[in-house]
Amino acid sequence: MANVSKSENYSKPSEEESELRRGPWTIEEDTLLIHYIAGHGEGQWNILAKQAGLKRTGKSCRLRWLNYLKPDVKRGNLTLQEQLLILELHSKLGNRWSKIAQHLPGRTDNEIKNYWRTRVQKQLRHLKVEANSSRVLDAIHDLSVLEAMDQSSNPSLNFPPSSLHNTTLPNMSETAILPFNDNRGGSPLPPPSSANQWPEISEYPPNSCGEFVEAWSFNMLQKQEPVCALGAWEVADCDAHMAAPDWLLEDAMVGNLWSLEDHHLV
DNA sequence: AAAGGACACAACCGCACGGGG
DNA sequence: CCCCCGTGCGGTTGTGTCCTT
Repeated sequence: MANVSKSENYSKPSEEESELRRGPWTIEEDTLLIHYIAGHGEGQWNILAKQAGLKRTGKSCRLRWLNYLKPDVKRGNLTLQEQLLILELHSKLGNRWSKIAQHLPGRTDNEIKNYWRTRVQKQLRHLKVEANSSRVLDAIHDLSVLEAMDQSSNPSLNFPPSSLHNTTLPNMSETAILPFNDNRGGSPLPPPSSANQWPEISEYPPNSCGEFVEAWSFNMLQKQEPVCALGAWEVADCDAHMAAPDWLLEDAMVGNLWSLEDHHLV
């Protein structure tokens, strides 16, 4: 491997760096990273990692920021339009995830890649369709038409899930740093023990990120009403920037593009 | 209720590329 | 040129959660 030394910039810790952390990010680390970027901007990731006091590689910081912490990262299910766009773009561009992501504002290449690998590829296997063949779009088109018909004739959408019906939420304070609270594996915060119970606010780090977090929280509060309909822990799963019309009109109406696999495809 | 498998996704790894010295 | 460094990309892995038996 001729290029090892380049990749080792990030990956192989020196003796001094042997305490580098790996694995899931903690809220404290997220806070440090956000705070630093709010004050100094992005870029120079290795320097950033050191100066921010993070025991992470620059590469890890960059990835965490771009894929998760950056304010305009959109979370929540992909809409039908987004899914169709991904499929269409993939048929043209192949596995150029970053290029595909450029056409989906707020979506990351990692998210699109994961979506493709975990859902689309599985279905294409079922369909016995080559991922890069022209049949993909045909199959998708048929699927979407079928699904639209199915949905329009079936107004009972079963969404939100019945398990979340009648859940109530406490008011969210302006200082709640909810976007930090995610559904990643190894999250340091436990899920609420009941649908309307949030973790103690004291479990969150101090709101030390200044305007950055305040603006973020404000965005979240603007979306509070529709998001709350999801139920307590689902709010944490949702991104503060998910627009209500998207959620209400798209996700709820069409659900998952691939959710009809068992009915139509298999 | 418990165990095991499947799934989803965050995070890591290896590599390539471009710019600056 | 060559080397180093920072960055970006695509593939892969690790692990928590969900589902099924």
